[in-house]
Amino acid sequence: MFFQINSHNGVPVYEQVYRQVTFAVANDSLQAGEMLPSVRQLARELAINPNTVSRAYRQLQERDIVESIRGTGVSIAKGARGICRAERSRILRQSMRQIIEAARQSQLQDIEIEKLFQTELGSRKGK
Amino acid sequence: MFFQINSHNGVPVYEQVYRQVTFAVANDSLQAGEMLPSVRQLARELAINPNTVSRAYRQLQERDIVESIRGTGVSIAKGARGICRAERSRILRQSMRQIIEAARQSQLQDIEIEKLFQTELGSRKGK
Amino acid sequence: MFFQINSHNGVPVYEQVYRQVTFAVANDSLQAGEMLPSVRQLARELAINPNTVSRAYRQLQERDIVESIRGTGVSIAKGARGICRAERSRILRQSMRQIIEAARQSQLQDIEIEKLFQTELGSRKGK
Amino acid sequence: MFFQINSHNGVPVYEQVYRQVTFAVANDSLQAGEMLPSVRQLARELAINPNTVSRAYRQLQERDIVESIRGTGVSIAKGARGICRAERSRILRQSMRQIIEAARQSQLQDIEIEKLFQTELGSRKGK
DNA sequence: GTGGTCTAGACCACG
DNA sequence: GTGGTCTAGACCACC
Repeated sequence: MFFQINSHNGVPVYEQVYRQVTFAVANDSLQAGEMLPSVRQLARELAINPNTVSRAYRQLQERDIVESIRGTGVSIAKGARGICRAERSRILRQSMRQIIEAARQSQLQDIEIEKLFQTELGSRKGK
Repeated sequence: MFFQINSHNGVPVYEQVYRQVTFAVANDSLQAGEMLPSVRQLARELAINPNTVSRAYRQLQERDIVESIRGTGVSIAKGARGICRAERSRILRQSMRQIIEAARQSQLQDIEIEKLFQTELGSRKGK
Repeated sequence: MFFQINSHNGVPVYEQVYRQVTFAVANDSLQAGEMLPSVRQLARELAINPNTVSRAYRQLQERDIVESIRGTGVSIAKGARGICRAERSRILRQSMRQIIEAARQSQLQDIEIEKLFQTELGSRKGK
Repeated sequence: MFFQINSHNGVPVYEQVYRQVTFAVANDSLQAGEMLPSVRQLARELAINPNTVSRAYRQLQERDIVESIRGTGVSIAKGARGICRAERSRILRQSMRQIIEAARQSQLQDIEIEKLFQTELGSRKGK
């Protein structure tokens, strides 16, 4: 799997797994019907606890992105692409909104906010 | 006080207090020598726990933004303005960086990230 | 075979096979001496794992509902009809009991439980 | 708390907690704004693991039945009553539907199903 | 004190 | 082999 976990960015690990699956489906990197790696295998690959993977998978299932069958495995559900695109949008919007709101709460003007954002975005372009 | 607390934006309450003082000083809305409200009074006004205010004040004091004088209260320190401007910059940069990193981890292109950000910034202009 | 498997109704697949054989015998749709399809064939027909069919057959055998003769196949045992009628009764009672208990644990009155049940039973009459 | 756990009825423990809170709200036994017992306290009372309570509370929160604030506790959310009534209905209907479907899959007539259900319901009336 | 996350390890049911 | 549940215990952030 092409996932990577960053333990120090404040986003819970299970949420990182959740998002990466979601985004991969939104991207068409994962297609409906495909199997996800087993809980244990993905846990091994990412060097995290199986329970953590399990939690991510459960969250995917609750949102109908994934279908999980005991004894068989976990596969991408039929309508997943649409759901994942909506999810991706929701997640990103929410992040953006939070940061903007926090900046505004501190009396910053929108122009200043935008400038800061672009500076930060640009400063890593080389990486 | 002209502060406002939002319990649902993910930023810890003590951090919101901390930031709002810091930004007010950076803004010159609060000037060196001015007194902050007492812990209890501010807690009452904002309807939050005094411990939370206390923690914010402690953090302000640790960074030499305020001075607390026993029996008198808490006042903005002399060199606060410079410190606060640096702090403001640091805080905002860090927020921006986090959000950008999360978006990139999800395979988004910078252009898409920027577009999303601007959409979100613009969508609230009327408010 | 006239069986059908529903992967999404909570009843394990092997149990569905087990029950359908049992109920067919109780019904006289299957008679003593008749052969059941081979494990592999039934698995193919129902598009399920042979292990699953095997498990169902084993359970049928343990309760003397079928006899398996090496090299020949699996047939309905002599005394099966009586056993199956008792089994059918046991299974259904148990299902009913479970659901009633769960509803009662949630503080529902028996009258409410009955009404719900009948509504649900009636609502599918047309189908 | 007036909850009770039954480890042997097939319903996961966290789900039992979830349901009992939901049903209590639907009943008006718990009202919007009320605090639930803390995770640790309820775990102690029910003699289960705090993680299990936590999972139930998380599920309540995901469905907007409960609001949980770090460091403060968990309280019944504003619109909870309506949600809980819908949830209660959903849960019960689903149980009923499952059992009816299973019975029908086994070639039972609706009249027989109903008779069985009523027998089972009546047989415990005295308890 | 509160809730949230994560780990480790056990046990179960299912295919 | 698979996923699901539960326990025990640790650590963190917050109030």
